[in-house]
Amino acid sequence: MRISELSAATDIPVATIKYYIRAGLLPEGRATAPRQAEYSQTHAARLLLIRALLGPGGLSVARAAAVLAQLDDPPSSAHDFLGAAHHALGSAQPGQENHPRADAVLAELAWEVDPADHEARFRLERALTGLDDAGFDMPPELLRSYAAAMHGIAVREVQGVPLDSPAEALRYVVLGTVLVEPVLLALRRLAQQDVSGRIFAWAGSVEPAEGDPGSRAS
Amino acid sequence: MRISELSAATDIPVATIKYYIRAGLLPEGRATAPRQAEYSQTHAARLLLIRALLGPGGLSVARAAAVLAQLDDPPSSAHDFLGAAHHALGSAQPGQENHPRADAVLAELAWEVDPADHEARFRLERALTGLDDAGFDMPPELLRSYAAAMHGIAVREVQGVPLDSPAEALRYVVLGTVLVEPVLLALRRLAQQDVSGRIFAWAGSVEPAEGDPGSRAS
DNA sequence: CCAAGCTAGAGAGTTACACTATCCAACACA
DNA sequence: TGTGTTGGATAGTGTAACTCTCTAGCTTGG
Repeated sequence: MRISELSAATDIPVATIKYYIRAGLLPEGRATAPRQAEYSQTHAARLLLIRALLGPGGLSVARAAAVLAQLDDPPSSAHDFLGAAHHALGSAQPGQENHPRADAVLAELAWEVDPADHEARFRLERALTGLDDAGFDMPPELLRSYAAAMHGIAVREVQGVPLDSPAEALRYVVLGTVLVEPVLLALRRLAQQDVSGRIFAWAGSVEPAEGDPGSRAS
Repeated sequence: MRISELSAATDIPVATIKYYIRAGLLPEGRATAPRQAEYSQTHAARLLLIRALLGPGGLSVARAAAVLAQLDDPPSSAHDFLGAAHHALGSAQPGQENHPRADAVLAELAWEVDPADHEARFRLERALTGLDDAGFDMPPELLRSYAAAMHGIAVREVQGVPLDSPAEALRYVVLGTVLVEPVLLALRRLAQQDVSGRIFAWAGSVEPAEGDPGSRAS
């Protein structure tokens, strides 16, 4: 398969494929001559994976490269898939070691987390600080119910990790972390619509303000 | 309060504040003279809100402007906070009306969603397609448990919406949607670490404490 | 009253990112 | 043999989010 065929098969422009190769997202084709290379089906599959990471996954090209590098070279001992996965997904900027509110939350929940992985805790810290700055206060009980729901999810997810091979497990964890996130968020918004419709079953008076002739949910 | 003081109070550069004003995120100061304007505490609070939306919330400047415009001018009848909120948060690009897989999921769950709001369903569709393209197949039962968890969350959230005033309700819904998302995702990753540690006892052979502090979700 | 410094507003410049286009010599096939 | 494609490299494009610069007016210490 040549690059133009690869491009046709995946509907990704040749120039973009070359860019991904240069960026380290996609391995080079097997060179058959000084100006000729051969691509395989694995390249096509890899391209679809790349697009999933960059699009729905919301990763930058640089981060996707780090994640893919991890997948290509899983730790042989592989005792810490999550550590490897979260590290590849993290931003690893300095100054992320302080997260007092996140630590307080975790202490109250009695969750044991990797003390070396500041990334996830820093994300929580930043999110909580953002809520504060926005003047939105979240009742502790609501935060607890969020935590409970996420813990329930995590139990199912971790139990579902395939333990056959480290590579398979790592792939499952990374993709499950990155690509499931948008699923969860979309489901939450849709669930809100459902619940809102059921609770506020008022068929309120609709003003015909916008040019939106479609019928509304009741 | 002058612009330099506002800048000092919020730790945001003067040039950036001016940019936000031009972009419609922040109202102009009250002009006291042709080259002089007065800013208030509400401007400072607004700036923190803006930074929360742009940072943790992950919104673009243009989308944040739309969201803030909604908050400033809530629909008076306001029977559909979610519709208004999700519309302000949506991207409203063409070609988002097809989402067969999302529709199938919703039908199986028997969720009633706003048929006019394609945004959330399109997000779900894109996320599911991304999983597919990446070669990650999610068992239907796992998807159902995700849905169940999100539904449980949504019930608590909708019940917590303050109904005193439309403005208050809309603010709650918008900020709850945007700013809580990173909290949920961070909690999920941390929960995964906790569960993983308990099940696999990875970082050394510590006794895996049994029990499940927090898994009260359905 | 006056100079030094701050200020509003607007346009232009900068940086980062994700592509996208062009070029070149080396093939491949008709 | 020649037309067209290819790999590799370099340079250019478009967008987003700032950041700088300029102009002319205000404000305040002395």
